[in-house]
This record gives sequence, C-alpha cells and structure tokens, in this order.
Amino acid sequence: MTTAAPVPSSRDLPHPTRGEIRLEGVLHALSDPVRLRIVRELAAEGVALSCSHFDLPVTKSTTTHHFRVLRESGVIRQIYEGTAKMNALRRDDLDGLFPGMLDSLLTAAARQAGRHGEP
Amino acid sequence: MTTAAPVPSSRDLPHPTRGEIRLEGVLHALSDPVRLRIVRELAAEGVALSCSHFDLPVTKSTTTHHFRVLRESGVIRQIYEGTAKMNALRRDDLDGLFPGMLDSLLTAAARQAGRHGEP
DNA sequence: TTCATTGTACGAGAGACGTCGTAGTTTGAC
DNA sequence: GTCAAACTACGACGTCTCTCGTACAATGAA
Repeated sequence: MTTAAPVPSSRDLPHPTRGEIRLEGVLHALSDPVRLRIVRELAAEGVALSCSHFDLPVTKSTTTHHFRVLRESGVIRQIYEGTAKMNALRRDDLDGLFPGMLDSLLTAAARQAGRHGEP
Repeated sequence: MTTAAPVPSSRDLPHPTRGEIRLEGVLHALSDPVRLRIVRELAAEGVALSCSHFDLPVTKSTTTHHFRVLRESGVIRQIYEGTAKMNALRRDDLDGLFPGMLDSLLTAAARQAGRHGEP
C-alpha cells in the first residue's frame, strides 16, 4: 500500500444530498438528548470521530440507531474506515443551507448545559 | 366594566417558567411542519393571534393539540380573551435563554420556504 | 486461520405522536 | 333565554420512536 491515500473502504452509506436536507428533519434529529450530545461533541472536536469514541448511556444497538437518524437527516456524514465508522458534522452543507443556525443551536445547547449540571 | 383594561378572563393555562424551558423541547416543538408554520406566522405578525386566525391543513382538534405542544414546550404563551384564545411568541424568554437562536431558526425556515414553493 | 474489535440487522416492546370525530363548555351577542 | 362561535376533552387509530437483546458481518492483527 502507499502511504497517505485515504482509501475509502468498500461499503458506503446513503446520505441525503444538500438539497434534500430539511429543516424539520434537522430539528427533529437534534431534539433528542443523546443525539444533541453527539453533535455537540463532534462540533467541539472538529474532526471525524468513530462511533466507539462516544461514551453514551445507551447500548450499542441504540447508538447505531441514533447515528443513523443523524445521517439520514443530513446532520452528519458517515464513512467506513476499516472496522471503524467515522462520523463528521456536515458543517459546510448545514451552514450553506441555514447560515448561522448550527452555531446558534450549539451555543444554545452549551448555555443550557452550563446552567444545569456540567460545564 | 371599564373601557381599555385588558381584563384577563377567568381560566388560565399551565405554562413552563422560563427556567423550565428545555432546548430539546423547543426543537421538538419546531420540528413539526404545522407548528413551524404557526411560529413563523406569529413571528411575522409580531402580535398575539387567535387560533382561528390560522388556516391550517388539519382539523380543529389537531390544531388544539399543536398549540398545546407549543405552549407546553415554552414556545408560545396562550391566554383566553373572551371566546378566543390568543397566542403569542415567548420572544423575551427564548431570547433570554438562547440568544439569537429563534431568529436564526426563523431565517432558516424562511430560506427553506423560499427555496421550495411559496415566497 | 483464528481472534478480538467494531458495528449492523432484526425483532420486539413500551410509549409517544399526529390525526381525526363526536360531544361538550365557555363566552358574547341577540 | 337562546344561539352561534371558539375552543376543549376524550377516545381511537395507525405510525413512528427509543430502547433493548441476540445473532451476524466486516475488518485488521496475531
């Protein structure tokens, strides 16, 4: 194998195109506490993260479900990388469609998290 | 009776306090097309509107349901005024809790509406 | 090949949701 | 007192959602 080529593994997953992303779907995806937490962490890290990186209060089956909801609503992009599945925020698409919305939602989530419990 | 006093009629409805409003609940409330439409219209008019002012593609029972979801999530405030029930956006509370979020959501909704169908 | 890691598929259960229709209550006007 | 208008309550329905457990598939390493 060569060195740096990010060879994408075989199987790939269905994603909505930018034009297919619906505001209602995005809001629904973010209205679940587990998913909102995932998105907050993705935004905070700024890079793609594997599913197993997250320490969520649900089983693996349920985790898979939540990541699928996020993907199908257009919030994240998922690609296989070896045995891991990497998840990245679709920032470009969301910012292109709804300028400023994602950031104000993330800010709102951070404020709420700050008010209650964890900083 | 006197002339201009906005005498509030007897029965009143349960509303969450500002501190009880949860982001997830607000996002869930706005993730339904009918409710998003109601909120957009309330924001556009800027004043309280009666339920019957809206021409929605659902029955009156369902309309009542949607207004209740909006009220219980903290998005709107409802007060009876005679036989009508007036609905107003809780702008102050939402802006206080989540600065800028409501406006960016409304802008996002307007952009999406502009892209598809009606201007 | 064997094995551990990572994640999926499938089915199931409990509950919430969006929708409706019918019957009822409250209010204000006549 | 009567009546129409505005809205609610309640029950029902089909669907979707969140959750889980078990069994399975793909990958990379030993």
